[in-house]
Amino acid sequence: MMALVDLNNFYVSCERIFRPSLNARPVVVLSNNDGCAVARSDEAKALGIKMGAPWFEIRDLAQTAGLVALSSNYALYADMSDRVASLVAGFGPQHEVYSIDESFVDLTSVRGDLVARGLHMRERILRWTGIPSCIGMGPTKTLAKLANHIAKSAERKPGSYPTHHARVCHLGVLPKLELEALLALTPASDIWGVGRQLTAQLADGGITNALQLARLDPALVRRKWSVVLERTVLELNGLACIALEDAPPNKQEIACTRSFGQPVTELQALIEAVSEFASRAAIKLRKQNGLASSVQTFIRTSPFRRGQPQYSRAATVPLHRPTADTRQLVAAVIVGLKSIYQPGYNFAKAGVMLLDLQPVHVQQGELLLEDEVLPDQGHLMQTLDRLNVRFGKKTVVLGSTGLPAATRSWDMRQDHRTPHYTTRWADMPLVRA
DNA sequence: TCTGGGGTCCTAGGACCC
DNA sequence: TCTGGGGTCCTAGGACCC
Repeated sequence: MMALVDLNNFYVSCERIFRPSLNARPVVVLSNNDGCAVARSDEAKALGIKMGAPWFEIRDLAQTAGLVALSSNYALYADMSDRVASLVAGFGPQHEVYSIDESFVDLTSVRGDLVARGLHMRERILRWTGIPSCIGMGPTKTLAKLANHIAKSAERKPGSYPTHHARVCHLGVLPKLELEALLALTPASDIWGVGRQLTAQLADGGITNALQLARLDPALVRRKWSVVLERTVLELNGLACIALEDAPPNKQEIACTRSFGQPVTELQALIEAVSEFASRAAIKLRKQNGLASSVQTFIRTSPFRRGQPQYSRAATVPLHRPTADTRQLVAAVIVGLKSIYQPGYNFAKAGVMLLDLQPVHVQQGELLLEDEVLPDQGHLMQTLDRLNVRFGKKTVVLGSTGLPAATRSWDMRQDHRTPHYTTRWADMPLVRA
């Protein structure tokens, strides 16, 4: 039996812990650059604000409906997520942190009343961290996801599902007919793995709810769509196809991409930007003890500025030998950038991807010429990482990322950011007796 | 004026190879 | 008259997830 613990309106819930005045008010958390709404409180959803709504389109609601918008504070969310994950680890013998606000837990060997256990877990997370959550259970990951969806909807949208499923919903103990009734109540688009395109294609074939989807012939689904959707159909029928990954595999690629706070035209500013992105990506790479064999750089104009000339190019640069050395990665990224840069465009976004990753320990040996010396084996980078952990990010950086004190035209906007309450001494909240 | 970031998997066309 | 088959690599794009 699989359980999914999903934290409600997670980013908003994190902000409310430290600013209780936000309770019961419409609140959204904005993406980087204060671009669009990526988290919404129930009250904000009730105002009709859609996931991903651009801030400039909903800004009026701040005046007319008391909407509060906050810039995203990932240091806070990541820390709160870790705290919750450590509690969820006690829920069952094996768990998988699926995203910043979701964990799967394998309850197969757990005896007793799982619903009672789920309610208890939910209560503990709320009491110990202040974050509300819902828990779904079922024989497969897809059904646990569905159960979670039912638990949330039954709590928030009266009439959508029977109220006894609210907050904690266990599909694994229901009689067949009752489960089918719930599937029939669920639009196909609410099923994990069914996005916009598939929803439209399924609807063309008359498939609009989860029960119809579950009753399709898996072989036909594979032929007409893909092995991915076939797995979804099988999982809806209780056949587990997606395993729990309790030790997350290393990344196959590592990306760092950003939209700019304002348009960038000059090569020099782009060099600074991609140098910084490569530096950040390199830190992630060294954290997973990996080496990159090639790097990709891309730059693009804004697809939303239709009137302006559009340009979008990417270049992949292979490395002589796989490396995790920031200097070599930055150098390669700049080579790539120069090969695709064109003056005269308003660039809105750039990014760096580290590709063909491999673990340090399987490094390919090589024949050396007699006077050739192997490059630095990472001691400099280890020291760099340690200094930046101990004395703070950006204590030591590469010069090509631009001087830290300089105003970098490409830096992102963050006009409504809250303090790093839990990860910076100076930002720690004071409690008055 | 103003539209996110980080992933995985899959497909497809063109260049090139034997 | 009549012009193959199998493969890799690169680039680009699209689907899905959170």
